[in-house]
Amino acid sequence: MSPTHTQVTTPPADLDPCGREDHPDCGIRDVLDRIGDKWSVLVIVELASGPRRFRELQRAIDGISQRMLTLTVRRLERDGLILRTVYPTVPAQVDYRLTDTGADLTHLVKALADWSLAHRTVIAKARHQYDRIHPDHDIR
Amino acid sequence: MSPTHTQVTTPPADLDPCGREDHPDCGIRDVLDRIGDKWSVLVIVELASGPRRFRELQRAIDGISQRMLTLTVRRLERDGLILRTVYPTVPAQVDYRLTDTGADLTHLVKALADWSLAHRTVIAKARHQYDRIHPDHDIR
DNA sequence: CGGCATCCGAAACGATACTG
DNA sequence: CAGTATCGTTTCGGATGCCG
Repeated sequence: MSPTHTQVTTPPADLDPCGREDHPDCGIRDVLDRIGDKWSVLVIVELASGPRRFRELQRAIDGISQRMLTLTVRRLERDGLILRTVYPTVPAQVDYRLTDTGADLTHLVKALADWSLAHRTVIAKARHQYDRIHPDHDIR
Repeated sequence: MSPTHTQVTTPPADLDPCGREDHPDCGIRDVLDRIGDKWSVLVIVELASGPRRFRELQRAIDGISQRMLTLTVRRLERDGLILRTVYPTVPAQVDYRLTDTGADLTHLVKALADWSLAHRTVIAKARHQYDRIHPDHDIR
């Protein structure tokens, strides 16, 4: 039996969720919210190395709860960034992989991760500096 | 009188907040959390066009409350990504601009914004598709 | 103008228990 | 294994009022 999945066949490209091409902040928000999510980025990075099963993801992404992993992959699937494939075995087996769109996004996400890695020392330093100058702040 | 600001002179680069160079997810988290914040990205994008005053930022970033703008710029300042300059005038005048580190990050953030703009139609389509197939979901 | 302090409802998240 | 459902807690974020 062939696996069940939810891939979109080939959407004809139209439909403007905003209607205003001249307004940059318009649809950006939604997409950025997804990227903005801490877990989404980590899932994407993990899947960049290849397909993963649910538990593999959970083990790889240290600290994520099962609930959050479920929500995260659902949202990414809904956005068409990852593909969820269910194999009708017992027990159930599901794997997740990036779609073409998701793989494309990976480059940017990786660039961000690399930048973070490259600058974390400088940023940590800046934070300590700030905390010394402003001994009592509520930030974070 | 010269303006008061909180710029860090030139921190000698050392200090590893994690201690494990081989663990990619380590310091990444903190930095990504900042980028992950919806408002941070919008502030950075806005400041990429040049220095802005508090009210200018608030007006430019449609929808942000004064509270969140304050918190956002404080955090970005703490991370050394933006520079806050207070001019001792009456009434007070404050401007914000990107530091070198922040300006560097701008390229990546803009790339993300561009990607979002370029793919928002496809993503919106994917979402509608998903919502048709899964009529009742709690996602988002 | 550029904030800060406080209150309060909403949303996010984690832990736990249960299911096909 | 791969979830769903529920609950309690924490955090977020907007509204409001006051201040230098």
